[in-house]
This record gives sequence, C-alpha cells and structure tokens, in this order.
Amino acid sequence: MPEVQHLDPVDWRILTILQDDASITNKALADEVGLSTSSCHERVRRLRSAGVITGIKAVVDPAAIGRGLHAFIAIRLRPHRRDLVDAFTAAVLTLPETLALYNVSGPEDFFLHVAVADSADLQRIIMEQLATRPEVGHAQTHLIFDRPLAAPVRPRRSIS
Amino acid sequence: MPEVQHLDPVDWRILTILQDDASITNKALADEVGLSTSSCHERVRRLRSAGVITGIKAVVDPAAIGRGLHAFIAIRLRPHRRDLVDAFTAAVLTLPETLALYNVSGPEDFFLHVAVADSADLQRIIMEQLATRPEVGHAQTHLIFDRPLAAPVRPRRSIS
DNA sequence: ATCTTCACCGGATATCATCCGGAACATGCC
DNA sequence: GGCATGTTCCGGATGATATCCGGTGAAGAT
Repeated sequence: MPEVQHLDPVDWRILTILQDDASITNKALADEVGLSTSSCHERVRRLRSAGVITGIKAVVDPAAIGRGLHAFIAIRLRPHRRDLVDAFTAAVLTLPETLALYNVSGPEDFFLHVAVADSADLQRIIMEQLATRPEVGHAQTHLIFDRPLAAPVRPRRSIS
Repeated sequence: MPEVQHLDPVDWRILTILQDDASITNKALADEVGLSTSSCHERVRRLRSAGVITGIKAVVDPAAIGRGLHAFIAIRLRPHRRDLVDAFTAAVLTLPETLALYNVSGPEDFFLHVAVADSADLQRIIMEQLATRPEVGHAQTHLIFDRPLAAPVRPRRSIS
C-alpha cells in the first residue's frame, strides 16, 4: 500500500506549502504554483488518494494550555514479554501528557515524548506512572531545551 | 505571549476533532459539537488568535515517498561552543532526511529524528553527514520499529 | 432594578470547492 | 509522417461554504 510515488517539482511545491499551512485556499495555492484551480485541485486530490498526504491536522501548542515543558523519557523494560509490552504501551498512550511513543532498538526500548506543566509534574509522571509499573526497568529523562525549527518532508534536491 | 488559556469542554471537543482532521468543514464541525456555524466559527477563530491552534498542516507520509525507515540518532558534541552548536544545528536542519532535531539535557546533547530509504541510506547519513563533522563526539542510532498511535494534545480528564 | 458583557443564533453575501467537457501536448505504434 | 492513446491542463457552471453582522437572551455586576 505505501507504494513509492513519483513526484514532480510542482507536487513538491504543493507539499511544501501545505505542510507549512494547509488552511490556504485551493485558489491561492493554485496561484502560488502556477496552475488553474481545477488542475491544482486534482493534484492535491491525487496526493491524498495516493497516500502521500495522510491527513490535514490542526497543531495545538502545548505551552498555550499550560504544558510548556517537554521531555524525552528513555525507557528500558525488564522482561520483554509481549503482553507486558502491550500493557505498558496502552497505559502510556492514555496519559494526557504523552505526545508520542516510539518503540526503538538499542539499549533503550522506548522513547516517550511528553509535555508537562513543570518539573514537579514531570516528576509526578515518572514516579507515579512509570516507576510504579513492574515492567519498567529503567527510565532516563532528557529535558528538551529547544526544537530548532520543525522540518517538513522535503525533496532531496532543490525545488526546481 | 504563551498565556495559558482556559478551555471549556466544547473547546476541547473542537480541538480533539481538528487535531484528528482539520479538513472538516466548519458546518460539520458545528454539528458535531452542537453549535451554530457562526458560533463555532468564532470559537475556532479565537483558539487560533489565542495561540492554542498554531497552524493547520498537511501530514506527509515519508514511506509514500521512499523514506520508510525511521531512526533517532542520539548525538554528543565534543566542545560546547555556541558557534559550533549553531553550525551543527544549521547543517543538520538542511538535510532532507531530517524530520526533527531536539536539543536535550542529559549525557546526549541532541536527538535527531530522521526518515531514510533503507539502512544503507542511514549509514550514509551517519558516516558522511555526522561522523565527518568535527564537533560530533559520538552518535548512537536507535531504529524506530513502531510508533503506536500519534497522541493529540488532550484534556486532563474526560471530555465532558 | 438597570446596565454591561458575553455567547449564541439566523440570515445575507461573496467566495470557494468541485465537477465536467474539451483543448493541447506528449508518447508509442503502424 | 500519420494516427491512436493517454495525460495534463484549462475555463465555466453550480452547489456548498466561510465569513460577516445585527439582534437576542442569560448571567453577573453595580
């Protein structure tokens, strides 16, 4: 299903624009890339049905709702039994502070990305939600100081 | 500027819906939350101007364009001079494979999230783009096996 | 009790997304 | 070359939509 698509320069410009701001009108987007509204609309429709664009989503700033402190928590599980892993995953995903959970290789098993109000809140999560779980062997916290620019998916070379 | 906003249950329902699919029409959204189109429109406008919703963005699937392999690369810099850090940051952000770069505390200085075609491509990035940089002291790769569900920003309790 | 504020509503209007037929172009085949 | 085929584009038509505005009622303050 995730067939690799061939994208021409116009497709890339459309993707670049929509990754930055998808609330742009089709008309404005068409002007931007130099197409008629109908052609542009068809391009976008194709990118969606081809699975290149998987969705249009609103981005919410955690800081605006009192969760300005971000952290990665690198987690090592003790026994690797499937049911324990699933239970851990399900529990972590229900936490409102969870932004993303990555199952990774290496000495750590999971990277958990959280957004919390303050360090006390972070400590609470770790103590009450993670350290108490028997399957959690070790958890190391990395505060996120900065995230220098979100990088959209972009072409290998310059956009024509 | 990131003043903490007070959100009522209707605001949360709007945020939950828009974080999942912002291409919904205002009319459909209004029906969903039980408001008139004008009231709903005003709510969304406020959430935007208050900085809760920071943008509407198209989500592009890296796998659909031939970058199905994801990894975190935990990077330690050698000297911590500001200009070296900035140079490193700038260089990494220009890589098309870069999805996000996090400046973190702890033994590692950066977490670099990349999407590449295959393991050879990943090795190429590490060897040619990272290991060759003099300021990079150490880089440890964590392949991302899975990312069990992207979690939107959501309220602390249930949504009314 | 009166005033003020606020969220909501319904209607009006300009704008927009979406569909369709046909033109222009490239490509491959005879 | 001549022709068939497929693709991409365009402009117009139309139905739906975003967006604005004045009015209304409820809640809280004075």
